[in-house]
This record gives sequence, C-alpha cells and structure tokens, in this order.
Amino acid sequence: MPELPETETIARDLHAMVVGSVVRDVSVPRPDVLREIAAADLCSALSGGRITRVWRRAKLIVLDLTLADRQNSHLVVQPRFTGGLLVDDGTLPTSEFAYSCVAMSLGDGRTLHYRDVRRLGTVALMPEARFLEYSSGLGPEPLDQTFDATAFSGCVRLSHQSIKVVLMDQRRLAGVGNIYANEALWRAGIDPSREASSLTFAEAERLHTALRDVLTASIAARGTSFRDYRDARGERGTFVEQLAAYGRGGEPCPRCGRRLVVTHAVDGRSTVFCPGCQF
DNA sequence: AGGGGAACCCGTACGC
DNA sequence: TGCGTACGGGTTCCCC
Repeated sequence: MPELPETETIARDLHAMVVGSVVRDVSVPRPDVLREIAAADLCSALSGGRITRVWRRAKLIVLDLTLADRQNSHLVVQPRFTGGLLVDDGTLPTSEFAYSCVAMSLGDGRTLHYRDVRRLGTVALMPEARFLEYSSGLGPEPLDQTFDATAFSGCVRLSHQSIKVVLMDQRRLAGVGNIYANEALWRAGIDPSREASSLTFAEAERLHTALRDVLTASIAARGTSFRDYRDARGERGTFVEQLAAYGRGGEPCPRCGRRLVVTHAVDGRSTVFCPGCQF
C-alpha cells in the first residue's frame, strides 16, 4: 500500500542507485502487469535506453528514459498493494525474485526488477505527450511549495462527497490514500464523514497543515510498512510507530483518551476516527 | 456530470 | 489435515 511517502522513498533511493544506467535487455515473465504496451514492444523500446531520472508523481514511480531512438519516454510504475522495484546486484537471494514481473538488466550487470506478488500493480511505457496527458488528469501535489491553504481549500471544498473520499480522490489531490487520509483528519480534528463543502476555511487550513505535516514526517521515517510495503532496498519504513489512528481502532485516542472507532460506513474502506475529538 | 459497482489478482485467514 | 472460499486493496472502466 505505498502512498505518497512510501513512493517518494522508493523513488529517491532508486534515483541514487540507477540514474545514468543504460538498459541492456528486458524480460517480462508476467506480462499481465503491462499497460499501454505489449511485452515485445517494451523490450525493444527500452533496450539501449538510458535512465535519466527516477522520481515520484502521486503514487507513481516514474523512470525518465532517453531511448535508443533519442525519444524521451517515461516508464510509469504503479505499485498498488504489493508491487515494488528491487535492484539485484547479484547478492540478493533468488527467492526475492520469485514474483518478478519485469526484469531490466543494466549495463553494469545489475538487474532492476518490478516485483509484484498479487499483480494488481501496473507498468506502462508512455511517450512524452501521453505522459503529460495522463499526469494532467491527476490533482496537484500536496507538498508542492505553491500548494497553499487557499489552493487546498479550492480543490476540496467544492465537493458534496465526504472529506475523506475527497482527500483520496487522485483527480483532486495526488498521492493520498487511506492511511494518510485517516491520519490527517485525526490530526486536524475533523470527522471523516463530514461533507467536504461543509468545512470552513479555517478547518480546511488546519487540514492542509495536518496533511502536509503527516506526509513530511512519514517521508522522514521512510514511510509506513503496514503489511507488504518495502523500500527499494527491501527494508521497512518506521512511520507505523507514529500513526495515531490508522490501525489503532479500539485503542485510546492519544489526544483525548476516548476509544478510537473503526467504521466502513464512510467509503467502504477502513476508517478510524475519534468520536471524542473529531467533529 | 458525477457517482456506484465490478473487475483486476492471489496470499492469507478462516470455516468445515 | 486438507480443501474450499471469502476477503482486501487503489485504480480504471462501464453503466446509469
């Protein structure tokens, strides 16, 4: 379940590890993870390409490539629940790659794997124009310098849906999933089931700060490893220790001591909130 | 238009 | 014990 902080961690690590590398050849043991391109076309397109940057957009890991035909293209990886990118320098046990879906051998002998146990994650190769079109369908980045409380209020308070659903709507706001929606709402003291348009500007301002704070703190802790998530080195993030609400249903609220409630009534997903101090 | 529901996939947990 | 089945989870697509 990598959301923004986990994806950011993977992208930063991976950038340091593979930027400048040339892709030698590609195999696709499980082609059903591919989108927008067939396996044979992916292999021929990537071979001889150079990785110029690895970065994050929303919950996506984006590998910028200059291909052998000099076209700029983007390998867009969406890990969903169990997907991840792993670099094998020859020292990792082969059991780690039992679920490899796409394997790219690099010029220096290492191999970059997209690994995904349940294969709900996806990998797509997008030419520049297609990537821009795709990215433009996603909302603004919550940690962008220019994304202030006014901008946040603007993209959130127009909706008649619940504020939690709106926070997780990738077209309105990029990168927020169930964990950080729950946490931000707890930090801001706002009931997840509130209609988004009912928030005052002051409440939106509070939620904006809470969201940015929780995302920033989680990136500093290298993300939340709740179940499956591992970073590009196969290691867990430690932010799970700092979660106040998510995964803590039934425990006392760290702020007011009332018992945290779990409900599925808001959006069919697990929602945890404090009935004592979230209004 | 915007919202609801199904499909995607398989390890895990649970029931018999 | 061994088999069968329900479940979860984000995004996309289809339909209303």
